[in-house]
Amino acid sequence: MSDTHDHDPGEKYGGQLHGPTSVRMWLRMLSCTMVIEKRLRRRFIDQYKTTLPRFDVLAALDRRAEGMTMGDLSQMLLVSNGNVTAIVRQLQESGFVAVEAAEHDRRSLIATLTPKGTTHFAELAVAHHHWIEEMLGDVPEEVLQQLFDRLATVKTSIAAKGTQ
Amino acid sequence: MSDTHDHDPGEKYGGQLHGPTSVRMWLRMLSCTMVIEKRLRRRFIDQYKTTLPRFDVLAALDRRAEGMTMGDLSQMLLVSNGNVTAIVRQLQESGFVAVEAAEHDRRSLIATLTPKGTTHFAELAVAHHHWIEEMLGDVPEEVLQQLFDRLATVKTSIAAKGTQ
DNA sequence: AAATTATGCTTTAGGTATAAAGCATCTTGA
DNA sequence: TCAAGATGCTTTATACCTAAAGCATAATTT
Repeated sequence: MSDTHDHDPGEKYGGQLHGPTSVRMWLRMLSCTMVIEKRLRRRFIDQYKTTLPRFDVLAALDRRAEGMTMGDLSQMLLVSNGNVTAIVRQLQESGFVAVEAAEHDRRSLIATLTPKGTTHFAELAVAHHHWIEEMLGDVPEEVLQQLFDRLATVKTSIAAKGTQ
Repeated sequence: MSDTHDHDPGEKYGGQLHGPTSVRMWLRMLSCTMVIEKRLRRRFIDQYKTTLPRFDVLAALDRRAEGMTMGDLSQMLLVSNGNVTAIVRQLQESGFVAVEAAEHDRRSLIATLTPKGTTHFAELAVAHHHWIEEMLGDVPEEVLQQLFDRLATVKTSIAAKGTQ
């Protein structure tokens, strides 16, 4: 039996009511993101025997028919190089991804989707969209759009603060 | 040298422009959350030799002077029981948390903050707030408040969709 | 009250993440 | 040209997280 909880936890640290708006907003956003992400992971495993990181790699490659280097994937997905190595190897073993040395630089490896990988990703992407639309189904389109717009400000702010 | 990236990645899957608003909003929210969370983890390690999960436990206990059972912590923090066991043991070894058997049910263990733990958490909390306020410093108060309000709708929607 | 089931927690095995070191290749500059 | 450093990736050690099994204690059923 499962040992992990997946119900509404309230905000982490418990429905925080005090403190600056930035902190309250962060805790609420974190809470929402964690719940959604956990459900997505669960469904990927249960229904497709795959993982969110593998899906992320497939999605990145699907957008670039010409392929991507391991480093490109690492940067785009915000995971370590070593991690990309492992995920791509799995996808390669499953026949979803092909890897070949770059012509211009023999250190680089370029990963591309195989036809099988493209088909597989298409199926996953449909399910992924469906799950998200279902979870956010009660949020009015207008609110989603406002969130999307305001999150752009957040994105800009954290980008401006550099990596440190 | 570090091997992990921490700069603006654009949205995951690369600045998605198409698809339903719910999916676009989710990808943007996920991206923002991941960047902020990674930075927080990094700073906790670098500046305080601690981790976000340990901070989360301390924060939960700080709000409840009477203490919490391991199960309560697991539910509130959305992590497995086994994980709580490990984190609490670490905090116990550091002298920040005390654990004793519950009177009413000898299976239960109740964790409480020690005075040392309370002091330690206070220091961490100040830094934590400071980091968040800094990262979100360019987001106007008004936008933060709007995000906070609209995220309540998201929270409600995902809660309504149950755990499945 | 005994047997069964449920609950609270820990342990274990396995997957996944990072950081740091290592290897190969490329680039730079004297 | 060739030494020194930078770059792309992999490997290794370590940490953390989950699921599932296991153990002890409570609650329930008969």
